[in-house]
Amino acid sequence: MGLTKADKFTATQNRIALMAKALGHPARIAIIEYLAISKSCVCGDIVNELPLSQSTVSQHLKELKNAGLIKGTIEGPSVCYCIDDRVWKEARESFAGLFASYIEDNNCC
Amino acid sequence: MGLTKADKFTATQNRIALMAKALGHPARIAIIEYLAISKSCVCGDIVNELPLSQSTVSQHLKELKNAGLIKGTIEGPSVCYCIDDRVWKEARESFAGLFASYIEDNNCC
DNA sequence: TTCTTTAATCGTAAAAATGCGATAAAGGTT
DNA sequence: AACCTTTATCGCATTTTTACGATTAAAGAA
Repeated sequence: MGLTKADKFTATQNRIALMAKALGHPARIAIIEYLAISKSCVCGDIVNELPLSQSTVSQHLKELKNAGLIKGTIEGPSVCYCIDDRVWKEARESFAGLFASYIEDNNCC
Repeated sequence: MGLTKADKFTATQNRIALMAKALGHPARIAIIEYLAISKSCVCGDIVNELPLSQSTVSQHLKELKNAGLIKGTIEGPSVCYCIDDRVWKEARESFAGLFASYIEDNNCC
């Protein structure tokens, strides 16, 4: 059906899955890496950085925004995209928690 | 076109995106959480734990296996799924690196 | 006002993801 | 052998994702 049964899982599971999904494309990883390092956050600069068309990059930005990982503020004719501190922290802690939940060499087979 | 241009991105970007994508569904988060905590790793037990059909769970397990995050070993008539220590470590470090690349309060707008 | 720049959205196409029932395959059990 | 259990795969329908060109909308410059 192509429809995820979100209501069958916990809010926490859905939340971390949403953030992971947002990071689940190399273009969006590239965007995040760029925003993390670069001083610039102008949409056009991101478009120039990626090997994809303007409309495609815009869509990727939309998905990252939808997950809350980034936010965009209008700056004259252009838009400035930045990593959202609060959500970024939430994501970091969620993933750290997930990875911490498994103690290595605890395999049963 | 529905086809990710993987060749336009670095191997590292594609790798972390693949792992993130594998974690980008609540059912697969639930599976990982179960494997991380539970002593059992029998496929049937995972199926019973999830609100999805056997075939659907099998598909989710396949995707996690495809990303390398888990591995399955045949045990008589059943299959034992476990988190793959090596890949799990790689994933943890990759995500930690991604999150560490951004210093908070460094927004330019 | 007119033109340019910038970015979002629309429309379209192709491919992948989600989900399930049915079936197949493989290993035990009787 | 016949049967049961367990899990993977197939077939199908639906939805979502990826990607791009074209268009729109908004802001600034001429």
